[in-house]
Amino acid sequence: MSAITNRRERERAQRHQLIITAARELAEAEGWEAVTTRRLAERVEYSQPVLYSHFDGKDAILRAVAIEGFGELAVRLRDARPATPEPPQALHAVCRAYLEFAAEHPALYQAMFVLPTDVKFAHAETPPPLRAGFDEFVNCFRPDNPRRELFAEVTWSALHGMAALSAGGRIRPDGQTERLDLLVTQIAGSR
Amino acid sequence: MSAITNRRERERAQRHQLIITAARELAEAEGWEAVTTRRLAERVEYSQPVLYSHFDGKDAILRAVAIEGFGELAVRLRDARPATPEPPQALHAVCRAYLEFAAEHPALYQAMFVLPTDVKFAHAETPPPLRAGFDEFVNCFRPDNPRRELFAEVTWSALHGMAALSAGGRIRPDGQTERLDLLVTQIAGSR
DNA sequence: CTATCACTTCTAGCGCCGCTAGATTTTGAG
DNA sequence: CTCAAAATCTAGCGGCGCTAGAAGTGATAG
Repeated sequence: MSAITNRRERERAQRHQLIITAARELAEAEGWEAVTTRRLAERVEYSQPVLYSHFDGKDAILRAVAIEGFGELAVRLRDARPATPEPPQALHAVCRAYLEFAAEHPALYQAMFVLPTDVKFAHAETPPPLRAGFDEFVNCFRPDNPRRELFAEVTWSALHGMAALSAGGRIRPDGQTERLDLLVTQIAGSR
Repeated sequence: MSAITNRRERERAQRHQLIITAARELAEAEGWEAVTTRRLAERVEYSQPVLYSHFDGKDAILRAVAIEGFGELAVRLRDARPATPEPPQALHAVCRAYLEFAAEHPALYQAMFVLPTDVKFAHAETPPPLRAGFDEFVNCFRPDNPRRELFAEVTWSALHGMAALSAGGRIRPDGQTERLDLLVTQIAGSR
């Protein structure tokens, strides 16, 4: 492989990332309904068909943004979980980090967990960062708890509900902290 | 007001409902992305502009479907809650009814709680049936519990999370019952 | 140095979308 | 039967996702 081909591939990879970033920024700034192939092409300063040489279509761009988000969320949750796996505190920290992530990047969160997708969840083809993020919840429960996966599912569901209803203006946006505290108390606090 | 005008208004109201029903059926059959003004007009056997004499636009049709859903959900939850307000059982029954409703009418549920909307939640202009549905959750908790509204919010959020993640293929679709049982146990089961 | 050719990128356009202006048809009163 | 008003439709605008084929670009063989 020649040096020239090499440079080309590097530039191509850069442009690939540029498209993903542009889509994400445009979505955060104006919502996903404003992310059209025309506006995206204009933003990356190429014509529309160039997008299709990188992605199979608009859905694939959205999927790429979501996958980027899964990686960032996993890191965020990992950093939030303290070394000591003392259930209530660890769980509270990870849950708070999750809600903060959703609130800070509403459009990204929407691409990951709300918009239609064909990304496989809880499946062999699940992107590793997504599984890693889920495991952060699992690891908030004692290893001897045979139902820790189930606890993690319920916790994650509850957090998603709070994040989604809040982002959609369907629940008091303040009071998120109170809800978080109550959730953690109830999930971790008894049997 | 003449008898003729009267008849006209009756027919007009019928057509209004026909549009709502057609939109809902089409969405349940093929998803909301298949609900276009052209297909909807064809289905009700009128031209497109007729839709706009009944609704301000596609979003308003969607909103009308959602509001119809709020009424049906409130009835469903009310019928599910047993007269005896014994917390765990009543809560379990109402929660199960909620998840069943979401699973039976995925597109309707999506219109109500997932798709963008300007329906006001937790607000003075909230549609009464929506508030009534929420109150069914509140009433699952003891009246002397000063935080029963908060408990209801967390419960509802958790249920929405389960329903939405399940409908979006983002969580094991089986196991919904296990998750429900665990949720109710944790929310109602400890002090 | 130039001709070639593969590769990259763009222009232009298809069928569909939500929505609307203005023409046309239908209706019921006089 | 006439005719204005009301109801409804035809036709079209600008924008959407996507793509075929034209045009441009640059490395390489002669």
